[in-house]
Amino acid sequence: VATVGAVSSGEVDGDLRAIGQAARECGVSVRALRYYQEMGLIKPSHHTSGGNRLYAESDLVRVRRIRELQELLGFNLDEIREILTIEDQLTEYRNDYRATSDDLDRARIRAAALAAYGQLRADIDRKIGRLTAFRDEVDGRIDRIQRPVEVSG
Amino acid sequence: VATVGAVSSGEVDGDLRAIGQAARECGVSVRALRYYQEMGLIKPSHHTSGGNRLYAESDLVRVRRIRELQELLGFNLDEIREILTIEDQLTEYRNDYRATSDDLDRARIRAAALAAYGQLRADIDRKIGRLTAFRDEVDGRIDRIQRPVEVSG
DNA sequence: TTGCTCCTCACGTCACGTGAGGTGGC
DNA sequence: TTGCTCCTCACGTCACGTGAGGTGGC
Repeated sequence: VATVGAVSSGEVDGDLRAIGQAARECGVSVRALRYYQEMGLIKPSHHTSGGNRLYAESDLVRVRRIRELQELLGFNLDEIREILTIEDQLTEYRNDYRATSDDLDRARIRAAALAAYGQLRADIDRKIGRLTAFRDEVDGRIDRIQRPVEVSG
Repeated sequence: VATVGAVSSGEVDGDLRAIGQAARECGVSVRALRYYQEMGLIKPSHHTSGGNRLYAESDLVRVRRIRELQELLGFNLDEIREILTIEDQLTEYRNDYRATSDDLDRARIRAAALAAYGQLRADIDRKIGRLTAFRDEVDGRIDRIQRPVEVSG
């Protein structure tokens, strides 16, 4: 856990961790973190003068989000990047809401975010429905094993 | 749809279909069906004298099961094969319940099936829980977009 | 004969896993 | 100095995608 000597590049963030610790905290591999960066999904907000990656808490949140979309909904990294891009634009226009971008831009970003989240919600509901049906089927199979000899008639 | 000229290898089954039709009915690719066979997960119960694969309804059920385990729970093909093997032993000992295998074998098979299905149920519940939490979070985000300007205090 | 589907190689791809060889701070 | 973690290639792997070149029944 390094707090000093970090070459910043954005936010002012306390406790940073190297890639190994970051990977453990997110439940992913070191290789995966590097790969997500290579694919343009994340960029550790800090690094040492020697070139070691340093992850802030906000970076970990982003990584966990990537895994959520990947594991729970089966999106590939291109699809995940699209969603993250929309979310990034949303937080960007929120964080400097008195800045350059005009109202038309904002309306467009909000519409895109609403569309994306609507799609996401539908995907989640579909998956929950399928899983619930699958669970019922498994329950039925368990019942049939515990009550093995069936006599028809 | 071929019904005649099929070289059987097991059950007596009406309406068989070639691999293209089978793939469409299961929502998978032709390549995937061949790959599952190569990996030992399925074996089309019939084929033509020319060597074309012919799939019965029971084959399609098996393929859909493979996809269920793969898409909904994220199992790899090795894990899926293990589950299918247990299920196969279960249906086998049910179909000839007066035959060779003794009671000890049956007890062991039933225990294995119960353990596997218990695991499966736990996995499904965990996934439903995570998806439900994710849905709630998305709902919160949608709310925040629709009620954009927040004043704290 | 033309068109469609089927077949078997076999190489490409996505999301990493896994060493190979080398550097850097307690 | 030793140990641990970090770095960048770069090749391997799993679950297929995608032609290449050829065969077979309406």
